Amino acid sequence: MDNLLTRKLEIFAPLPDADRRLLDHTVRMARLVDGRADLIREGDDPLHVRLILEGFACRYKLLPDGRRQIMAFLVPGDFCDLHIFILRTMDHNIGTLSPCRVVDIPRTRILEMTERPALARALWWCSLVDEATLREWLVNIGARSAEQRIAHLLCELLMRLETVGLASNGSYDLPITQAEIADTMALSTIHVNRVLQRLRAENLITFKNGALVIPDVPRLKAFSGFNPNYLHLTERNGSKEPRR
Amino acid sequence: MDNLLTRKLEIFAPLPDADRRLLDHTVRMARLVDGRADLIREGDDPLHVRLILEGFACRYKLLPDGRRQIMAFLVPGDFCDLHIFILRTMDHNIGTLSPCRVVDIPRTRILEMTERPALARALWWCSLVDEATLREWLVNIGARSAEQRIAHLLCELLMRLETVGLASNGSYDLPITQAEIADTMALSTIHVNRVLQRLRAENLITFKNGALVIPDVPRLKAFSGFNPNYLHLTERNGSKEPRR
DNA sequence: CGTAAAATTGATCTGTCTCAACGTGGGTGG
DNA sequence: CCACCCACGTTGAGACAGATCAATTTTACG
Repeated sequence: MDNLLTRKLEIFAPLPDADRRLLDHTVRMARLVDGRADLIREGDDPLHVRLILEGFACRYKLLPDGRRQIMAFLVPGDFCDLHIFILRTMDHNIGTLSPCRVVDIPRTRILEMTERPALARALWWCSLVDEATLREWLVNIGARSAEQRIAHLLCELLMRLETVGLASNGSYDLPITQAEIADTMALSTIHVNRVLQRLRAENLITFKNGALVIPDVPRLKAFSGFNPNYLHLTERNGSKEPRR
Repeated sequence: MDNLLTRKLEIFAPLPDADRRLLDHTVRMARLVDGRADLIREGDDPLHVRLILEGFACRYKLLPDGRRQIMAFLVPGDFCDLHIFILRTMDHNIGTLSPCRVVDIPRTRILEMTERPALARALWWCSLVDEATLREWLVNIGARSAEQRIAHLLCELLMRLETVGLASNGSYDLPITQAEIADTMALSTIHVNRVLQRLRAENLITFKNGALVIPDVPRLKAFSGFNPNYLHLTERNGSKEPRR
């Protein structure tokens, strides 16, 4: 069975066996982290790159008045800080939402990876998809109603978790509180509560013992205006070199 | 005198003379584009990478109901679509705001550039700063008041334009309409108008024959909660290889 | 000059926030 | 094993930032 990192990177393109073996080796040394713990703080100059293997984490910034804005969800298979090779100093925080299993990948290992063309391109793909996701989140917060906004987030998480085998039949574990959804969607906790109630009343979502269930996925996607193109899950590039 | 692209890329690190010559050559063939014209549309598979040399452009997405959300401003020195090497299909549109001078850089030229270590890192830096800017915009739209939001945008543009020599003494040309600011900041045009009036009444900004003037830059930065760390303008990396 | 785009003004409406409670379930210590 | 407790979810009422609708004025420009 493929490890989670291999599975994630092969969404973009198949990898040579040697690369897959390197990834197997990379993923071996994981550690456990509590829920609600900071992995990296703004101002840090991290020495290695973190990868989430289990659990949910997030990127966030704190404002002077103590509010926080969550800018990204990190789910298993996601890198926390690939950019530290270029941008030494973190301009935001990364914290866990639930308890997580995390690997610390040494810089030398990442350099080794970037020397292999297929892996280098797969890492680049990760970084560009993160950026595309950020653009979609900006649209989400800027232009959609609270109901659509939250529905859109739930659709995105469904697709992302499906690609790493953590969701199926429109259902997945969502170990986060309404307050955390509020910090993500730029809404008050109270409003998130009311919106979730309405989504449940419309039977767009339900909760079955802790897990989110989306009874009719196409309906929720249509309701939220979800278009998965920004996740770039289908543009496989099997060649060893960029086209042309 | 350095060309604009060299100037922009050397914000990150000095470039070897050979690289600078390559950039001089790259920037030679520019073309003019009208204001309010699309450079690239969602769904396109662009053949070359576009670079803005003069004028303002933006990334945007259109919603089913016709509204648009602008997700980034592109100013002289900014690349439109470096990511097409990996993500073939555009997931958003790029359009000019004012008349622009644009270079179309062939894919082969970009490949040539990425084979030179200093240039490759400079291009990576551009892409990561774009991503960091997107995160800050998410905070801006999600967590700040309309007044702070617009003030923050004006502070960011001041800094970005200063780095390419297009702003000085807290003043720069801002060839965009209030409706465009509204599409950017997720506000109505009318509210943007009122907010700008209030900012002028507070003497936080003024307009002198078409140009924006910020009489007291530190005051506007403080007012908007502007922290330039996300632009990563000061972490120069002069070495030929990544540290460690 | 005439015209269209942009900026401005006023009045009203509404989605979301804030404040202030209250309910509830799972974990812990006595 | 029960009682307490704290985090989380829920409810109601009132306030407000910003949207919407409908004109009117100003500006840029052919």
